[in-house]
Amino acid sequence: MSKITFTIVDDHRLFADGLARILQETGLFEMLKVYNSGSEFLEELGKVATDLFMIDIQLGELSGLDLCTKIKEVFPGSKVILISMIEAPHLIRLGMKNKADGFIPKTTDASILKEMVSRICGGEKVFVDKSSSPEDSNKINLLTEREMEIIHLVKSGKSTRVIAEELFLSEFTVETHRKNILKKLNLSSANELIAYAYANHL
Amino acid sequence: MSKITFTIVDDHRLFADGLARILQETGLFEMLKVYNSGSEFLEELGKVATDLFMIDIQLGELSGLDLCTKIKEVFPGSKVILISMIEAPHLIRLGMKNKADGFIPKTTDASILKEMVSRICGGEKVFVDKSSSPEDSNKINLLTEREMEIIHLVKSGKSTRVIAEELFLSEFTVETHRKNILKKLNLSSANELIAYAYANHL
DNA sequence: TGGATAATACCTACTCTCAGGTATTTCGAA
DNA sequence: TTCGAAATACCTGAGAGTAGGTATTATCCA
Repeated sequence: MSKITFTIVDDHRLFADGLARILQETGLFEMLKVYNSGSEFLEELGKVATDLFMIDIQLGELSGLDLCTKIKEVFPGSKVILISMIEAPHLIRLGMKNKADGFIPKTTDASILKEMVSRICGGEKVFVDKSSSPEDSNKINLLTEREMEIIHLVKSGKSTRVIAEELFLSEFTVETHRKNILKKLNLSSANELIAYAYANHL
Repeated sequence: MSKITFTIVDDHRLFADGLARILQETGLFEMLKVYNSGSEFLEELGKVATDLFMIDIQLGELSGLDLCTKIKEVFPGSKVILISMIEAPHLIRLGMKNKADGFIPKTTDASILKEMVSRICGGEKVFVDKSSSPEDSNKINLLTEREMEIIHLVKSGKSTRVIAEELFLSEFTVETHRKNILKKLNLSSANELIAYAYANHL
């Protein structure tokens, strides 16, 4: 029987190189190529048809979540496993939404990884969720899309006026959104919101 | 000749497991143990005398920088290599200050890593600095200790009043520090400062 | 023993943000 | 089609942060 071919996309070369060795030592997998950036991979997407794609979510410029969607469009039959150093529940949800076949945190050990990858290649979906605080996760679920958009802008240090200009909104509207966000997350200032956003990887 | 023994401390098990394989395949190194948290390692420090320690800086609770100092106290003859997913120049400076023998980013590839580790074991010091913007680094150098302390408190979302209370200072004093920080970093609000602090891993 | 730097403290005027409202429109699901 | 959620917009008063000053110690280094 032939080996399962795989591709890795991860900007941490050391990690990618190590992961390749872990999969290869089983004798079941054969690596076709490693990409160290999302853009590099996108350029060649379409040329590399592998059975399995191991995609890091935190890729610097672009997100592995977007790559996942694109891979599934081009190769609907291939499996996509998202790898992440962050284990936030909302990331797992996003992974499912983007049609990934699995989510594996970088805190997983080599033997468990091998087992999970085998199961996923067998058709199972495996999403590892070790989340300790479901309350935080629920709070984040309350946020609407517009609110998430505004959180990202606040997080980057922008003031209400600047955000209003960028989104072509009234400052009043942005203020309303900010107030609603603070209320939902039970915070009391923009500073706390920014700290929260970074701490929870929003 | 006998192999060089090494210990890895990294909370990302997959990374640690992969790194172990990369070093072992050279035939020059022999792994003694992997620790997946700093506290776990500290408990056993003293029992494990290896020639080489590969320590991740970003360990969650405590910093690999502190472990480095402690290792050097207990085993002055051993080599300590700091591994980091962040390549900020001020981290490299901290690494040198903590008497590490090397600093290697996770973006390094396996073959270069092996070469560097060999050189470090031979007595060289190797600090990889791929920093692109030296201006930022210089700006951060301008900050005093007190200012750094206050940045950390601002970063966690605390207001001037709360910071003043915690440090037993007048609010005026904290305001002065904040102003000086904003001026030195060329920023104009606390929001921007927090975003800057996270972006530059302060 | 200067001189520079860091840390401390205070003041005013101005701007931005927050709490606590109200209100309209749009759009999708029941 | 009706109900509800989401997004939009406005208002006021209070509180927090910023700009641009001045000024006093303490400490370290030349």
